[in-house]
Amino acid sequence: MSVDPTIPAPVPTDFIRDIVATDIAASRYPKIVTRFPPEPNGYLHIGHAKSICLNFGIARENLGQCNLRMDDTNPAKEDIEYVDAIIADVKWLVAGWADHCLGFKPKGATATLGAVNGQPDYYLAPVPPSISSEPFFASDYFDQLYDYAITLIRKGQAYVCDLSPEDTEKYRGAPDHPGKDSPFRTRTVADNLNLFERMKAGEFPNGARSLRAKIDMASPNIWLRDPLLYRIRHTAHHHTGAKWCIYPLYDYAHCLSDYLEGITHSICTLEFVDHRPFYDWILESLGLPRALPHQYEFAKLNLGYTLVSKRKLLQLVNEKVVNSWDDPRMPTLSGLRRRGIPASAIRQFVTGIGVTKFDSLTEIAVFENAVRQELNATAQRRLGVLKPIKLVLSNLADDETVECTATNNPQDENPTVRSVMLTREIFIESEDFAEVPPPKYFRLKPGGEVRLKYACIIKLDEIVKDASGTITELRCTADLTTRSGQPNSDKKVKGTIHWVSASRCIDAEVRLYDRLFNVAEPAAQDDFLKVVNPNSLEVVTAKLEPSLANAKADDRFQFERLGYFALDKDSPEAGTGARLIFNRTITLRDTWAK
RNA sequence: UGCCUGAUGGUGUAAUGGUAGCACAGGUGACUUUGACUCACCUAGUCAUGGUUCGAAUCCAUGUCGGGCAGCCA
Repeated sequence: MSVDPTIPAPVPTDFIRDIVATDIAASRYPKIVTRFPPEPNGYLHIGHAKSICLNFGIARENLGQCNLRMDDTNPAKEDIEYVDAIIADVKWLVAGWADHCLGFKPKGATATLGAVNGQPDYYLAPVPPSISSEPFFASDYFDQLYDYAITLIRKGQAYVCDLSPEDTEKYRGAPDHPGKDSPFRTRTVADNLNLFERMKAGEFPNGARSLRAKIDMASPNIWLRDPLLYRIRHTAHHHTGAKWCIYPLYDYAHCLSDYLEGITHSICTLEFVDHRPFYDWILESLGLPRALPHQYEFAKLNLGYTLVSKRKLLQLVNEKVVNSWDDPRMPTLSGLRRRGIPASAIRQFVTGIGVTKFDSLTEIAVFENAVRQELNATAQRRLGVLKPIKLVLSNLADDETVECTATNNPQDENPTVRSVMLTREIFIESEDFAEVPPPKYFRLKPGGEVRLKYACIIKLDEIVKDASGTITELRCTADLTTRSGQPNSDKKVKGTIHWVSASRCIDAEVRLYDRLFNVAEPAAQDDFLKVVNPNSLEVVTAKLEPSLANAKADDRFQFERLGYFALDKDSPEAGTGARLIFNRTITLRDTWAK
């Protein structure tokens, strides 16, 4: 599976990249700058990965940059815990791919006042991530945002409104009939300036007043019916502390944050299409001197058998359906990472599904294929038995060992090998034996022969049972002449099974995961908790070949014929002798479906 | 019955007035010391009706169906 380096990797195309290409051709911007702007109110998930890869992908394809920005304008819902998790997840997802495009800012920095074309202008340049830098924060722009609000008031394009939240809603009208003007819409600039300053000073309680854009209460677009710019919230903010009691709303803060950072293409999901005219209205009303950013919208990811609603994911954690946000069954980036899924597989998946405005549902098989493809190429092959049954090779002496050569990864151009020892007593997978075999069963059955992978062909002689009729061991004869390099190595049998030496193996806890939901669209259910798969986790004590005792956190293994496995983040250190914990990332494709 | 937005095999996507292609899924076979991988072949599509054109998935009109929007959330 080697890649010819002379053939350039295909560059994805989509309607947004087409727009970027057009803008570059027209020299509209000196440099392409995108941003990934999560609100720190939850953990990032597979849906965010699509946005991250789109934004960072466009940046890296155009020698541009992508800023990580916390969209933290609502202190009531946000927390520093999420900030740290988001940083870690983004860095992990882009590592080795687009780290060079990742834009941070100097710690504590905010946009500074300069001049462009003789006009005052705020701007904040990016720096690479380091110990002295941090992500961008919308809350770091609160001073500038306040300044811009003053400007809008002076221009007569914003006013302080005393309507209660309930009355504001009533005045807004409905999609099919116009709203009506707020009685405070005609306040003088002086009154507005005075009141807005007093809002900032904390003179009024929550909800008593708001700052609103003066646009058109009869607009067919509801987001243009004098949308709010600022609300009063006497709440401390995780990043700005107690400094502010008025907080800008998303629509007002977002476009200006984009501008302050020199964003050229502001990419978001479809639900913001209706907001775009407002995004443009703010920017255009302010008469800003630099090129303005533009907003483009794409359809968010919907994945089969997966839920990405933050509220519902939180419910899964709170109701102990899963153990944590990074439970390997969760679609969070931290959960996927813990499960052993490589970042490159996630990138491959989300770029492969494309970017459109079509509200689609992607089959989980596409994701699984991306994971298997990546792991097949990179994972080290090992022998491990999940549900062991004892097998005795009666023609081998008690202390006899037969050294076998095993290939580490047959996909490598020059595969390396290791030794595994065959002994008289071994374990095989209980599923690889059937006393009464189904049709076309290639594995071990009464009187049948199979090959022990990397070793030799064995023949089943006797099934030993205890008094209750339970099988305790299988007694076989090993034909050592069928080993690799021996005269009868060419002998063919239909089945090859994996095994480990009973005396030379280690015990490990292995966590076997299955999909969390039993239906393709859990989000469409009245109660998604009712479609939770009760068997999404099975824990077994497995017998693994001894080399696995040295497994490292970043290692990826294929336990042959079973699937791909990785150490859990809570596993004891290798070498301590304590029992290791492996997670099954995904099974191998199985076309012999039962 | 307002505004916005969309519709291509089972699924996701490409083709931007000129051969409807790719991936996943499904099927059949080959290969195989992983029932994996790989390889070959097969199945299957332009929402509908008109129009423009030598030629339409693409442009126009009408219709149908889907999604979004009325937080002082993002």
